[in-house]
Amino acid sequence: MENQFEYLMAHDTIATAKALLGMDLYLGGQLIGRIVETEAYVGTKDSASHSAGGRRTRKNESMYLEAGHWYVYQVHGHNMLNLVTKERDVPEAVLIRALEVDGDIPQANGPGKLTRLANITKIFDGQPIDQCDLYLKAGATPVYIEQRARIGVTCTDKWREAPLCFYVRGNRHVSKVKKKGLLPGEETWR
DNA sequence: CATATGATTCTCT
DNA sequence: GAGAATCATATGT
Repeated sequence: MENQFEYLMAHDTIATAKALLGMDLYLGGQLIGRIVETEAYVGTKDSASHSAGGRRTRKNESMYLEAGHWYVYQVHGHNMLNLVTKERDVPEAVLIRALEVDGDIPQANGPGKLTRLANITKIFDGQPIDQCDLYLKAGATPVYIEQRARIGVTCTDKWREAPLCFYVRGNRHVSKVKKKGLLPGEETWR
């Protein structure tokens, strides 16, 4: 089981998912928070992805845009924010799952929660990140990046266990983490 | 028009 | 961990 996903680890989308950790998300010139958790969705072969098997509808059309566009998908009454990572017609993207916001208590430790907090809706779907009110700036660098299986995937094959969720070690704003093992304050960044 | 389906979240056990 | 709430889209009759 160990090197089953080795070929994925060298993939662009994985690199992007890791690079997004520590980036600051801005909306209309105002800082929303710093990214602490991302997930990679790697195209038509990924049965956990919205684009599994080449599925393409009005709903997920933005996933087929070229890298640098926002993809906002709505499910269970929640909005999810993704960044498209590949060339046109290659449906790969990185889901932004959690942000570190000011204050002790996590307020954006889930993909639905962060979009509700920041008022991110489908108006950003398909927009280029460099000409948009919603954009990223370099923030800090994680001390260490952990990885685990993705959250909430419903497929039953090997993709359910693929370690494509990336997060900042010890950061209290990552979703579904145990209290034990959290690092205090700024020790998760360098 | 009716029914099914989630890349979720909350609440309870 | 399991179940309900919830709602825009998709698909079937």
